[in-house]
Amino acid sequence: MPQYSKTTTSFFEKVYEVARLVPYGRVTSYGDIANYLGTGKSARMVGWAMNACRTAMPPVPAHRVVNRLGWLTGKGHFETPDLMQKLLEAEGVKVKDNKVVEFDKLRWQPLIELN
DNA sequence: CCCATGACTTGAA
DNA sequence: TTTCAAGCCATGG
Repeated sequence: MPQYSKTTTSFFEKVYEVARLVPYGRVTSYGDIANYLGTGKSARMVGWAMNACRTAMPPVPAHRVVNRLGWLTGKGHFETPDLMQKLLEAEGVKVKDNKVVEFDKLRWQPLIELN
């Protein structure tokens, strides 16, 4: 295991776990994950976790995580700015102007789906 | 050790 | 309806 601190590992682990549960061709939001973890207002940490997920194993589908409006706010943190969109479109998720088309339908909320 | 910042969200003014 | 501020907490200077 990685050389993360204890608390970090715990929180990040959960974020990764949930992120990996997002079905193929579906997306979720930072807030939804945070909410599922019980910390509805730590969406920022979810984003921070995504930033660290680059080195996470197994890999985390960070491209399926967007903000609550379905915007690809984290695209700039990928290897290339357009990688996120390409990955999504490769799964059949349409992206227009950095926003997920039909986000309301494609949105996958662990709090509800995993009930 | 203290301060600022960030892949966010929500609720109040 | 739009704008502002606060809460989350790890990380870096």
